[in-house]
Amino acid sequence: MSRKAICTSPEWQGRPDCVNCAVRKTVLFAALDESVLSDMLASVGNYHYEPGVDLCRQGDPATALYSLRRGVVKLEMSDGNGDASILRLLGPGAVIGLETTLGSGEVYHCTATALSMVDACRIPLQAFQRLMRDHPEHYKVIVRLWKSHLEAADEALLGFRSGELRERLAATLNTLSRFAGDSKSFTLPSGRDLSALTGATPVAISRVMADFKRQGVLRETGDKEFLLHDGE
Amino acid sequence: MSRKAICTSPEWQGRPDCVNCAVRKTVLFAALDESVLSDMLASVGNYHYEPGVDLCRQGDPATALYSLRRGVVKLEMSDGNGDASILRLLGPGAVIGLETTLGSGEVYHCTATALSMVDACRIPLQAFQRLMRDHPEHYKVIVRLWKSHLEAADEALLGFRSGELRERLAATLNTLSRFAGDSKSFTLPSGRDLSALTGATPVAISRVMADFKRQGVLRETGDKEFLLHDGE
DNA sequence: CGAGTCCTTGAAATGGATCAAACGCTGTGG
DNA sequence: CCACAGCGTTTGATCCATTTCAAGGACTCG
Repeated sequence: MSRKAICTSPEWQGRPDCVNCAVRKTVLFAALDESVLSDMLASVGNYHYEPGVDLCRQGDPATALYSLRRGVVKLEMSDGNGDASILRLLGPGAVIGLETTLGSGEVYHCTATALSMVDACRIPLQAFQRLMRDHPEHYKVIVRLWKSHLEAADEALLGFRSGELRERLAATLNTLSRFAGDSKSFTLPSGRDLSALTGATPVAISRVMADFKRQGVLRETGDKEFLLHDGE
Repeated sequence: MSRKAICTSPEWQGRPDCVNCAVRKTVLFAALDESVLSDMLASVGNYHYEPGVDLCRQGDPATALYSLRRGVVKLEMSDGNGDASILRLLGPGAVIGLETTLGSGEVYHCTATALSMVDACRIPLQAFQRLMRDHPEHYKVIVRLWKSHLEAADEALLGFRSGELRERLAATLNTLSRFAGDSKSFTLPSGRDLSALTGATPVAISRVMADFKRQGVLRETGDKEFLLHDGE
């Protein structure tokens, strides 16, 4: 399911791709001196999640934050009945499970599932609480995380839920490409996921995607990896 | 445009409908002693806004928070081109202009416009900053405000942008009814606004609304005031 | 191999868009 | 005070994107 990587060791902060790590980028820990930092990091673990694995589930007690380093995660909300909608996609730099920042007794209000291979750091509630107890002046960093989530929500509404299906799917592929690594190639979500994201039928999506491939907008580069060849 | 009401005076906190005021309800000030409170309140003004008046505009520097006491406000975002989408509706209890909580130098990232007669308290940036400087332990209250905005965003996506137009409009009327006072009657937004909110054409909206009226789901109670007669 | 699931493709039905015209409104100027 | 322009709503007719229904094909898994 998920395996612990070397990120837990003190060498963690020296790893080259830490530049992309939200934990540092958001300056959550940037202002802390080294001793506090390594103390903090002792309880932070780095994990890999296979596609389809849940990072957290709607309704479960919020016991950890996840800082996304690589990969794409869908935020899904069950509407009580059988089916669920995807509220938005999150990529590198996002922090998942913000309910945790409100303290104990909170629950996740949607389910976060890996869509591709995901590399994320798990920050336990206790570690977070300790940090905020010792350095409450960092609250603005937390607020900024919420703000960025809200922006993602607005972008999802504007991009994935407005206009014709072609545009909505194009927007989806664009953000997937944006979230991808340097190669810009990404694993295509299932028809069902694209359906839950854009609000269209899997059938309709299949047709438009076939069209994209025929037009050369979308090219398969290998094992379910695709590349967006934006001629626009 | 807007007029100042008696809320600025010290008697403000004694007004009966303060129970509904988000400023107190969200416990922003609840933990403060009376002296600090009245000091704070000195710079907080209560205003009324006519339908169509903007509380704040996209791109303008964020210099104040607005705590909505009564009425409905649309949050609108211009997509660069001519037309704008309504991201969501906000009702009593909501706090508008949260960018202000991030400090000076921030700008509002959407335009907030009154859809009905609006009663709101304006909390200047300085007053807020003073409060947070003296009582940084209240940061959780701020985070909760962001959380509730995010929930409104998710609800908008699920309710106003998913399913068939009938459902979307029904959801819209439902939240308008929920935001209304005890009488539950509300001023119906213009066709254009309903269009910008649901993503449908004014023409299509007109048809469905006519249907709602024919079926008796929606009844006109007076001067552009309507009442939802939910038979479902 | 058979069952299940998902993607694909076809044909028919439909919700909503689009085009277009008529009908109120409100404000303006003669 | 009336005429008229401007704007939003209503309503009808047509068109098209997407849904729905249905069947075939590719894949995984027990």
